[in-house]
Amino acid sequence: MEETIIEQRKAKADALRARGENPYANDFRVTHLAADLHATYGDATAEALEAGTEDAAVGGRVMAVRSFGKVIFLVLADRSGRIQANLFKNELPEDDWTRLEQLDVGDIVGVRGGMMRTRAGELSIKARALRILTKALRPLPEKWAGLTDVAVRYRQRYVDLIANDEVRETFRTRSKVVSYVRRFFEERDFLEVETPILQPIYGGAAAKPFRTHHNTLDMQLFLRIAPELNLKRLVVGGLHRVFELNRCFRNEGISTQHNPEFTMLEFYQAFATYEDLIQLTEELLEGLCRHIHGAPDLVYGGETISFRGPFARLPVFEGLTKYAGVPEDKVRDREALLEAAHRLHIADAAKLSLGKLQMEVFEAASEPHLVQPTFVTDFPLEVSPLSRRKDAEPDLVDRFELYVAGREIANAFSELNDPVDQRERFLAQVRERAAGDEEAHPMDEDYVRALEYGLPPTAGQGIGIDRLVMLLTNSPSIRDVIFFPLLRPEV
RNA sequence: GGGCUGUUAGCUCAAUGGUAGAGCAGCGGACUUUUAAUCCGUUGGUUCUGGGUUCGAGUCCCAGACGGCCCA
Repeated sequence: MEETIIEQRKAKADALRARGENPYANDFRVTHLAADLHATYGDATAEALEAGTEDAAVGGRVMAVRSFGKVIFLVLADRSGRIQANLFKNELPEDDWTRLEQLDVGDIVGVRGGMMRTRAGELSIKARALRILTKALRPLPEKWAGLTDVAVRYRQRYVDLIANDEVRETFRTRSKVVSYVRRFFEERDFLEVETPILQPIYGGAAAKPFRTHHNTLDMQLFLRIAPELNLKRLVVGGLHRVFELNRCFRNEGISTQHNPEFTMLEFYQAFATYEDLIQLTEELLEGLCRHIHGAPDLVYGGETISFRGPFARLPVFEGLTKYAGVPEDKVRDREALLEAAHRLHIADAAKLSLGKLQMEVFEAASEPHLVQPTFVTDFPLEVSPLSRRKDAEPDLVDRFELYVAGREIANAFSELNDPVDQRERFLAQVRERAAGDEEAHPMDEDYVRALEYGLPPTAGQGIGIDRLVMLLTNSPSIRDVIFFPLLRPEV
């Protein structure tokens, strides 16, 4: 059946060719957008418009056709919105009128004419010319139920974007978020940089990488899991404020919160601490929320979330006591933590090192409570191989993660810049790796060498852009904010 | 990895184990102010795939594919 529709539409394209017209012409000049016309003539009366207006030439997709015999109403969609075009048999050249036999919903057309208002009050173009600029061969989804099959929506995002206004709006917001972030950091004298995606040694996060191969050098390469180490090399080099809006790749599962490739913002600021970044983050998120929503709060999944700073803070150990019921004096006690892990149904807890156990218990017990923006602080050193030790408590680090709506949105710390300590931390990671931890950090000798030249005191942060956009667009799945999420191959 | 659940016309969905249907889209026709236009007529099916039970399977059973939700 689909084939016959395509055949029918190909025949219409051929009919256009037989008239000497190219069904894929590219010589129509647009003068106005639909939104321009609504802005200019939205308040004009039918009489005022009838007195005559400037001609408008609009190009767009035909979203609906309502035919009355000698008058036909088209709904056109362009990048700005929609406008109706009215085709009256006695107003159109005969060629243009007969061409309508070849027109279908879904075609791209160019319409030119003055403005009018219908009896029902609809601002419209009174067409004096109509051309078919692109003949669509496939039909659009059903007109009011639209396209709902999520597999088709993700695989054929182009159809999703045509059919679903809110999808276009979500991605428009995504673009606004990225441009706001860029402006925010440029205004603060950060330099936008680009560092390699293909890396001989990966690092900067605890994650499994994608592997690839360079033929000429016959060399194994990894797709980056984070740009962190390269960005800090740049700080060593004297670029004391840098940021990168970067695509990262992690060879892990797919869920409503995870796509194997995702977008992160990382930035580094010399002569700053993680406390400075807490303030910067509050400023960034409150400003961003106001920019997108016009107010410092938003609704996500039915919860109102306020980005009015300062945000709440919760040290990891306090969370263990408050939400996991681990006594205050037992937060470093393996038995007490294992008991809590058991209550929280954490699998294989006995295999975990102390720091990992603390974090697993913390996350399982606390995440559901961290709905309002909350800085979780003071992480165990063991799970933070690149973070600076706390001066007062050397088994903790100067680090925070920002949680919103029960999810990690950002991760930041004062950077470890002692090359001797860093080498030891890498070696500890290498031992973890040998013991079977596939996500442990590999040794990076060149990074240690860079630190030996001197990384100024620095703080750095990563923010998950996809998850941030999910919050700002009230999207339940990361797939709703990524144009082409990874899917199994189509069968 | 486990549990639950879904897959029927191009799209959105129906169909006690008993002749596979509707709306929209398409096609033909009427109609000069519609807004999901309306009215008349009409085409269109490997019911995800492969087995099985049954006189008879879209429906029940088994296996698989592809999705969704929850848990790990």
